[in-house]
Amino acid sequence: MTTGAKSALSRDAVLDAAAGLVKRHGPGALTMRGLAAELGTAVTSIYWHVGGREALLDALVERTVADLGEIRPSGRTPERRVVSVALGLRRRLRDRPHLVALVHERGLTERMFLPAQRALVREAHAAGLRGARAAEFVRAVQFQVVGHVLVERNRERAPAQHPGEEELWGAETAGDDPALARALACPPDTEQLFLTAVGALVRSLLSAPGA
Amino acid sequence: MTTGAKSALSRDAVLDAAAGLVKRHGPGALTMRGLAAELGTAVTSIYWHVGGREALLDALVERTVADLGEIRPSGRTPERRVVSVALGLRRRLRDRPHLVALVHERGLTERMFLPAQRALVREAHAAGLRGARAAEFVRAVQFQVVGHVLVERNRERAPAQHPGEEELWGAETAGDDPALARALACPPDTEQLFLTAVGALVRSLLSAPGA
DNA sequence: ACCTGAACACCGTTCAAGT
DNA sequence: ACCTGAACACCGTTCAAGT
Repeated sequence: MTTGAKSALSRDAVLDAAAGLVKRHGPGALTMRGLAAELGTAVTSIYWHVGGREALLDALVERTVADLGEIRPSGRTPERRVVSVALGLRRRLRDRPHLVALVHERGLTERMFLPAQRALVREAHAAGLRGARAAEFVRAVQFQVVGHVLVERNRERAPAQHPGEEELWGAETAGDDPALARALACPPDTEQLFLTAVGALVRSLLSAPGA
Repeated sequence: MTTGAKSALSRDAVLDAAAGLVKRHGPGALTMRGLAAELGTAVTSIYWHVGGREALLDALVERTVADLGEIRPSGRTPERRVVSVALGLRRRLRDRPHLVALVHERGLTERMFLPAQRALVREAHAAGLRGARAAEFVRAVQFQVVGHVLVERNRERAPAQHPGEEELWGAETAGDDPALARALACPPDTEQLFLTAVGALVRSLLSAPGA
């Protein structure tokens, strides 16, 4: 009833094609004319169904956020459960790098975190945090997770960071710590780094006395 | 000798005007034709001096990174000194929000952290961390700081996060913690949040035994 | 209600031509 | 060596017109 089998153009069909284009070739590849060509219609039909490019991107972003779905914590201690939520969100975001970039560019980065927020509040309560302290905990984890994914995505996209860390840490810069120079000279294991950082943050915030 | 007083177009003059445009009206406002108009020359002159738009952006990004300058730690304990470095970098990045966005979009996010990296290594050593553990510490702080600034900048740019946290936490969603609902319903104090998060991460990583 | 082509005002870039 | 205008191939968007 909604998406006919052959050619009846619909709002959903337009959004599907647009999402496919972005997912495959990035947001830059989403042009009204290219999209129309992909759909086999005139450019102006898109305007009738979803409006201009801004409206199209808004709808795409809305869709992406909705598609993230629920996140169920796993593990026995609050710390483990929070880390599992963080890992789950990270995986979801990494699955749609281009769409996440779109959401970010359009200023809705925070909304990507909403599905995880309720779960996090529960864990904060389970760990004994309440009120403003619990809110601060949730926010800190939120910024940490989303921020990490943004930085991570960025590194993977940039093949050569010209005078990057690689040649900066050419073994003699580090004074007397060759192991450190070696570690900083090659790209980080971002998953391991994510685990370490989130774990450290959560451990610290769940155990600290009132600030 | 470099930038003549009146009209001699030079590479630096072009970059200056471009940086000004981006700083005032964002990267979207940087068009070759608009820039030429601002400079009072033909569009094609820009091509002769700095090349196409990509080359122009590359040069701008290079400039931004170079302008970040050195960061001197202050404070007595390693933890305080690391936090001071993080605060310093955050301030520098927040001073040039549009240019930072440019650097990020062009995949050079990490290079923005290089000026702080050496300082951080010193503090890691001072705190007794060495080798791979010290490198992991530096990386964790780096991702935390840059990521936080990216998320922060994003929130400030988005005026209305439609069904955002505000109405999600309408006091009854939070079970029995009205103070938490109230806290999550209004925008966070990002500076305070930054301090708390970085402090917690650093404390945890500087004190933990070998993983 | 749905779809169309023509037209407008913008882009970045190239190139042959000037001095 | 430096600067120019004309031209090309793209954009997003509007609008009057079709069915």
